[in-house]
Parts: sequence; structure tokens; C-alpha cells
Amino acid sequence: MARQAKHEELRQALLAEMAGAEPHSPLPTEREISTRHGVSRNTVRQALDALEASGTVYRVQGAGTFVAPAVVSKSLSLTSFSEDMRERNLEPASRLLAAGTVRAGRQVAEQLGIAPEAEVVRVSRLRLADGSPMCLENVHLPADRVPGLADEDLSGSLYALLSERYRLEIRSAEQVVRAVDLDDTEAALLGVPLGSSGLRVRRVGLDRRDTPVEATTTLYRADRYDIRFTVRRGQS
Amino acid sequence: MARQAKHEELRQALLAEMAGAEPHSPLPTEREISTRHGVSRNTVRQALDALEASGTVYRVQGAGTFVAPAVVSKSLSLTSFSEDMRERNLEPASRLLAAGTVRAGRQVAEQLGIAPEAEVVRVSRLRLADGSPMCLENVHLPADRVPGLADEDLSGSLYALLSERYRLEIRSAEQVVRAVDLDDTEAALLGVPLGSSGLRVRRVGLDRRDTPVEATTTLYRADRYDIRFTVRRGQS
DNA sequence: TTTCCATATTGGTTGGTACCTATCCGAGCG
DNA sequence: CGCTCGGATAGGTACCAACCAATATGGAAA
Repeated sequence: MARQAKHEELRQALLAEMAGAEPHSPLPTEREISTRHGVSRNTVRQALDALEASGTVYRVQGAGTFVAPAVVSKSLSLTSFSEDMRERNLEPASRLLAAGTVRAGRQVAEQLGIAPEAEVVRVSRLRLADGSPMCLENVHLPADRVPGLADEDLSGSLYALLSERYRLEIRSAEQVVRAVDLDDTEAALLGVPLGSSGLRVRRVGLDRRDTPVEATTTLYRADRYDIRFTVRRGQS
Repeated sequence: MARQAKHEELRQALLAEMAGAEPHSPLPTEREISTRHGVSRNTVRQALDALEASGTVYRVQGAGTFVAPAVVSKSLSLTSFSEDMRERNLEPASRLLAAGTVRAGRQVAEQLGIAPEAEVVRVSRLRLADGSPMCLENVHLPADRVPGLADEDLSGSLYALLSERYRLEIRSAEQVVRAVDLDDTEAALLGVPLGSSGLRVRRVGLDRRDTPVEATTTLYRADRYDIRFTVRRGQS
């Protein structure tokens, strides 16, 4: 048992204890949690650090730790389309538009840090939520890292496939979000009036070593999709 | 001196040392940094934690800590328009469109957690970058927390004013981003063709105790503005 | 009654130690 | 020559102990 770290167990325990608690009600002091759960104060702090980072609690030096008021949006985490939709209580699905090997081209090459003439696998899909179009997705992967990908079943989660079949795990991603006017083809595929606007997300997925392994452009319907996240002070 | 924590000093020291280092080149081991800087490994880890969170380095258990490849976008931090523009090397400016006290109304009341009949100060500004329009900004603040705000100089950074004059510090914010079609008035103010699309950011600013103190809707020109950020795995 | 200050309490920071686990690389075997 | 295995070394987790800094509170003083 206990395949996970102690501070992670404690985090979940505290989360459970806090369920239904009033906003701004105080948690036990760090030292009390420490003795009550039989762990060191350092471990308690690690758990509280995580809870604070996720916006579940806030801390005031000299005063205590308190449960944060209900938040609309959690902090942004890296999710696949499938995960994202399930979180919104929508059933994800896919329609494959195209899949094959092409040359990278200037933009994709720059994003992936490879030569423009290098080959990449391109997967183009229309993604559906509860049966109706949600976004157009265009994924580019270095061809040498995913041999035979175009012949796999591309109707489900690509992230899951990359992880299981190619041991390619995307650990972080850089995203650029922009509002754009859809062209006629895009509008038709998404089932929105001509001239509608859309939300374009350009993502570069990075592996454990911060090396680019995926360049994706996703075009969301403006009327069905938004991006929610929490930002905090305290960086440089 | 040293009004700041030791791990923060160390973080900056490491940042300086890494300046100009090759991507993927290894940092000294944690233990070596520890002895060389005369601090405990605990402190080293705190500094490295921060550097990892900001995407400056990545760590591989059993291998070492390495400088991350140059990133396009840093992780999203909470910035005011003025800070945001300066970071993009643009000169921020403001044109005040309206300022006064109004009733909150349903939406703002819900965002701020107050009654719909409660009074709020509303500040409406056209924000410029290098002299040309960048976005329309609509700020709402609970009237009882910022008495006399409408008579202040509202041409500069509102965040700075709130902090200095009212000791109101916004520590985190929840944002919802959406693509929208601009109406004719908005398009005219922003100086873009009728029917253009825009990027709408709804933000609720929270103070140290996660209590809402600011509700802002900002409408950015789609052709001049994008949002960049880094997301990571490893939450729940 | 009100104000102010000493003090106890809380979270924040730092040092130190021990052990676990993942990774790398070279020695040795097949 | 290639592969495997194991040791050395890296980061990861956990613990203890002490002290610092912000806060809250209650009692003394005005």
C-alpha cells in the first residue's frame, strides 16, 4: 500500500475533512495536524502548500490556515480534450479528417525545434462534445518519434495512445490563446454561421526534459467554449 | 540587508549563474550547491522548487537538475495592464471613458459576493499601447472599500492606486477567457472594422483572504493581443 | 471605557539527518 | 563485441529542532 507520498495522502485526508466546511473557517494549526495525523510538521506544510496552490485554502501568518471561499475555476492544469470535456460533463468524441506524414514547414519546425524539411505526422480531427462540434484540432508530431501512428485508432485520446504505445508522456505545455475570425471551411465544419469568431489555442507539448514533442493548433467554437483559470502573485 | 528569505536570494543567485548556460546543461548537485553557498539542502530545494515551477529548470530523479530550453512563455502570473504592456515592450496609457457609482446588478454582485442593490464604483477606460487602442476595460469595485476613488487620478495603474491609497492588494484572480464578436460601439472605440472579433477576459480579483474585491471585464483587440502561459501535469 | 503594549500563538524559514528510489555508467560476463 | 548487473550518485521523502515574523488577545494604564 501507500504507493504515494505521505504528504499526498495527508492532502487528500484534509480535503475530505474540509468537505462541507464553511468558507473562512479555520483548519487546525499546523502543529496540531502534525500530532493528530502522526506526521512531521514539514509533511503537513507540504500538504498545505499543495492545497494553497490549488486555491483550496489560504494562509495568514500569525493567524492560521482557512478554507477558501468556493471558487469558480481551479488552477489550470494540463488536460487532453477528452479529460477537459468529461470535466465539463460532456461526452467527448472524434471524427478523423486527415492523418498522414508531411514536411514540418516553418512554423511547426520552429515550435518543435526541428528542421523545416523534417517529416512530421499530422492528425486533423473534428472533436465533438455530446455529439455536436466543439473544435478543430490539428496535431503535429515528429515522425521519427511516433512510427506507424497514422495507422493506429485515432478516435480516442491521443495523449493516452502516445503514453501507452510510444512511452511519450507530455508533462507540460506552452499555450498561446488568441481570438480569430473563422474562415468559411472552418465555420462549416464547426457548424457555426459564416464570419463567426473562434478561440485559437496553439500548444507546444513538452516531455519530462522540456523537449518539444507535440505542436497542436485547436480552434474552438466561441459560443461553446471558454478557458478558466486562476492566477497568483508572487513570481518574478 | 537580506530583507527577503534566503531561498529567494539563492534562487536569484542561481538565476544569475545560469544566465547564458546551454539548455540541458546540468546544474551542480543539490548537495554541492548546499555546501558551496553555505545553506542547507532544504533551502536549496526550495529555491529549485521555485525555479522548476517557473519553468527555468527541470529535474530528473537520479540524474540531476538541468536548465530548461528557452521558453516562449513564462507561466502566467497576475499582472496589471500596465505591467503586462511593459513586459511586451509597449508603452501603456489610458483614456478615461466613465467613472462613477452605480448599483452592482446581478452579474457583478455574484462575482463580488455582494447584494445586487449594493453600490459599486465603476471605472471604464480605453487602454492604449504605444498610443493606439489595445482594449476596453471595465472595472467594478465595492463602493464601501474604495471611498472617493472616482475623484482620483485614474490615468495610471489602478492596481498601484488601490495598493497605495486603500491598502487593497489583489493577490490572486480567477479569469474566464472567451472569444466574442464586438458590437459596433466597441469596434469603433478599439479602432477595428465592424464585425471584428475580440478576446474577452472576465476577472475576479481576490485579496489575501480570497475575498473578491474587484470584478473586471476586459475586451482586447484580437489582432494585437494574445494570452501566453505554461501548464503542467501533476494536480488533481 | 478606551487605548496600548507585552506576550502567547500561528505560520514562515532555516539547519541538519536519514533513508528511499531512479538513473547512469562501467566492470564483468556471455 | 554486446549485454547484463551492480555500485555510485542523483534527486525525492520524511523526520526533528530551533528560531523568526506576523497576528491576536487580554490585562494594565490612561
